[in-house]
Amino acid sequence: MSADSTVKRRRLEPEERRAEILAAARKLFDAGNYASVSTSDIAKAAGVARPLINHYFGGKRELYLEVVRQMMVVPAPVTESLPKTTREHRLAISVDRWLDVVERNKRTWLTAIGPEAIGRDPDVERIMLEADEIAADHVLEAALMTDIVEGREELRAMIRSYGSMLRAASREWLIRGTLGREDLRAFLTDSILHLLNVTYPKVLAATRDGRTPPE
Amino acid sequence: MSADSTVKRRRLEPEERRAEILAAARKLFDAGNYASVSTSDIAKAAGVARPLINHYFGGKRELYLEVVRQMMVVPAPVTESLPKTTREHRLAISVDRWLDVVERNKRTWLTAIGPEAIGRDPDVERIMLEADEIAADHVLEAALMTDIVEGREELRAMIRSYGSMLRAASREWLIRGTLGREDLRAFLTDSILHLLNVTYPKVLAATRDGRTPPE
DNA sequence: CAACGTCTTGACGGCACGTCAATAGCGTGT
DNA sequence: ACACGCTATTGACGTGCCGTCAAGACGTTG
Repeated sequence: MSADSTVKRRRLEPEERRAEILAAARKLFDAGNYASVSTSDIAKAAGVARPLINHYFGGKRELYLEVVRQMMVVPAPVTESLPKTTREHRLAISVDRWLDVVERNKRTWLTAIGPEAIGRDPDVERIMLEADEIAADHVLEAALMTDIVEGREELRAMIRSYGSMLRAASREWLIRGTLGREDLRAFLTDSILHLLNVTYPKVLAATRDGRTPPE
Repeated sequence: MSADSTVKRRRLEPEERRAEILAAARKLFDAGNYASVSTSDIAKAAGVARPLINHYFGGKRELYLEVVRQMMVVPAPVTESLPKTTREHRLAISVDRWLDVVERNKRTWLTAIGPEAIGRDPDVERIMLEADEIAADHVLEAALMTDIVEGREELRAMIRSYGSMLRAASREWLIRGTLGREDLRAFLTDSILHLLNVTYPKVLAATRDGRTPPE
């Protein structure tokens, strides 16, 4: 593929070479899991010697993290340039766009989100958390709730949790087929709306009543 | 620990030895991730020679799966012997028990559930899915909805998705502290109730309207 | 007490990863 | 055009981990 048998050695710009290796790694990690892919495989696929991986990425682990990071990029268009209408409408559009994006990039998204990454890996977890954080921001923005201050952290936490449900439900749709697209649309929009409009205030009230109020 | 330096070899019943190794493995996997724990470590901790692991479990992988399987056992008492009252009450009690169980076995549960899963491993995924299935049954039972037939699969899928949100929210509580116990209680009970009472019928209706009716 | 079953182990072979000094592209200056 | 130097690239080495297998030891049985 990338390795040309006629050329013994091609020397190229670090960035370029780095990108080649990364692409090969991404392709391979798409197919198998972390352990099943060896650095030799990656090197072979990229048409380079194995030590180059260490040279450019430090080690197999770092390379993998780079791949995960790249795959976790949250699709931006989901909450971009929404019409200035009601919260309901904006969220419904966002959900719809989400379904579009996921359906279009089905394979990539599934391998990216997977059941999840390498497993109990602090670094991978960090990447996921950062992605969740960004996603939560987008939701708040779509819901016209960016200036919420009371119980902001709690709200964000609940939205992050909702993100887990969204991913799980999307998997149900794409993999198991237990939910249809229309099911998902209704499910996800209704859930996020209820979360923001009803549950959130309710939680706020419950906290005030049952616990010590914040300082 | 388990290894007594005075005894050169102790020979004991397969079951017993198997259990010893499993316990040692569980303890170690609690601390680190799959890759960071070597079979040598486990063997040492169990006070046996490394090949015994292969003898009893086949290999490191199978041993690990056994540990996961054991840790994933869904706490049964959560939905056991609920009073025969309203759905609301029964679910509220279940949620409360869930919080109790999780809080009590905090460390074990966290390592069991991990960041969410183990990582693109078909076998591990299978175990998780089976656990989800059982959990969904429990929820249906607690909600007095065991005899639902219309859109049963869709409902179960939504409940499984809710399970992901529940786990994520529990992590928010135990690890990040962004949600308090009262927050969680209100959040989780309100969400599952809304899901069953409102979202589910709505999804059912949406599917009927927007899609071809089931055969 | 000797013989047997089987639980247990030491030793071997193979594979994957990281390191390092040595090699060879490719631009540069004369 | 040619030699030179920088650095991208690699072959070879060392280490660690896992699975296999035949040999050894423990406890039991006749």
